[in-house]
Amino acid sequence: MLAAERKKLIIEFVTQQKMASVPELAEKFDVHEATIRRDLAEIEKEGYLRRIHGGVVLEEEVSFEPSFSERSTERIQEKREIGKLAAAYIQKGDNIILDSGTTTLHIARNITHLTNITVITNDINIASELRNCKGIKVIVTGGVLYHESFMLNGLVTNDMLRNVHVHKAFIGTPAIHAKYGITHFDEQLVSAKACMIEAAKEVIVVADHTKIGGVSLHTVSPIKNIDILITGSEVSDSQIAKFQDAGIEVVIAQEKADHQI
Amino acid sequence: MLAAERKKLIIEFVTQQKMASVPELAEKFDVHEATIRRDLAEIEKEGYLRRIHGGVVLEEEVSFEPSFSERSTERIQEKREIGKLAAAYIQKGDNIILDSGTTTLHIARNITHLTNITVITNDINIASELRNCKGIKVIVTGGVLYHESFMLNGLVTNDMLRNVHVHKAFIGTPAIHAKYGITHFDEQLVSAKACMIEAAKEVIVVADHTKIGGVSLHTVSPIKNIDILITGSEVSDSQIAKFQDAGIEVVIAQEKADHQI
DNA sequence: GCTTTTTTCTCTCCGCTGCTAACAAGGCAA
DNA sequence: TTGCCTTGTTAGCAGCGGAGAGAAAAAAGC
Repeated sequence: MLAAERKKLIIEFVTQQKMASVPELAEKFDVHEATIRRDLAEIEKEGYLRRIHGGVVLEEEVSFEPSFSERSTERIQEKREIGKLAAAYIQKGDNIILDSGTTTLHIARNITHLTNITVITNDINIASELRNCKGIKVIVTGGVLYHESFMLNGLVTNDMLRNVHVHKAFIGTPAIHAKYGITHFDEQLVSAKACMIEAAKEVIVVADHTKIGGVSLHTVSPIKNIDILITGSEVSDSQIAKFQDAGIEVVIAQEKADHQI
Repeated sequence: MLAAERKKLIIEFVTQQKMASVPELAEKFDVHEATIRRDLAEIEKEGYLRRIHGGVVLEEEVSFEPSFSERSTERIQEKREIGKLAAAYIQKGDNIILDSGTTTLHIARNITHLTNITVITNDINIASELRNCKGIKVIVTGGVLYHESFMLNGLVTNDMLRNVHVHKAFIGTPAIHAKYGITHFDEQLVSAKACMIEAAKEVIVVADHTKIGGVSLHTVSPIKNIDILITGSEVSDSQIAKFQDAGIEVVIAQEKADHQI
């Protein structure tokens, strides 16, 4: 392997992983640690990464401190599995909408290797996650940024969403009910989600099992607009049956035992 | 096989593979390594490929070369000081535009404590930086996300920018000249920057000293549209004078002595 | 708080590979 | 044949990667 090639791969690797240790990189590329240190010194000089004691980190690591809220949230494993499963529904050539949210973020993380995909999203964290993917065109809706989150909303968002048409929309929601459909506690977010659903041929709702059967104040969409519901394995059989009776394909993501950190 | 034919094939091959080693090419074309080296020397002279130790790589696209140097740790301190100084021009009640870039990012980092501010930006990294600031309303322009960066661009971006009016716009640029104004190497980015300048009552350009006096292919804005130029202390006095003669207020950010490496 | 221990970094040396340059050998046309 | 061009060969030099020793930083113990 050429030195330049290795340097390039190190930058790519650390960009994805946010950080890496010297021994880790030495083992990965099968070279001496001293060589990695020399590489890192050069890379830092060029300004791509920042050196720390014992390893190297992404320069802009601070601003996208991954998932402030995600870490504090329970059910990470469930969401990860849902995201992985949902990503399998996306294929080469698709134009998709990814709604803002942690579950949809996990979908994004599972499609980084795909090519010829266009992703429309109102979540700048999702956009950031996909920004280095050569095969993916990312379109951000624009709009007002919600405090403490990565979500964009407002008239700009809705205008933009009204003018697009996609194959699939992946929608997150705090409440979905077999009779009352998708509902939301925040009135302001209703129209953006409704626009997303309107813009897609196929609507796929992703929600962990605690959201199933819930009802909130404002209606986002009746149940008939939804094609597929992807959720976790802890959802009750009776709930599954209700959604199936409503004509929805229910898909269950199995949690794996070997959960790594 | 003729030498010219082999050279052509080498260029084709490396263009596809991004890089190649000398032994690899020697085996592929069944000639001596020395022959390959001679070919590569000529090819490099002609400017098609770039030679590295042990092989050859694709010449990096010229258009992204600046981002390479832009991130250079050399000027981080300078950019930080420029950002700090520029932030002092922003006051309570202002509506501002922050262009995409590392210098403008530093402006954002210095206004997190302000209140009653509206920030319009096409940089999702800047948006993310400000997302927890209670006193700041962040509006993201929307658009297509540039690969390997945090910048949004395209028709959506321009449309959005054409419909807003702000007190101040902070513009980053790879080249600003006292006679030729702001110019840019990437044609696609011209209209977004022009729209930003158009939308603002007061235009403030932030650029480290290496950008001063530079000229690129495409014109973004004539010099008369610019009100203030904020740059680093290493800029030459003659350059400062030229800009002042053009009616621009030039502000110099002093680097602190305690520059860490 | 301070010292001790461990880890990591930096620096130097040395072998290996690749580079440059000069020269030799073979092919081709005048 | 002579002159010229291309390719292979060789030798000395430069740059890269591995190993080890001392220095510096972080972690652990008092």
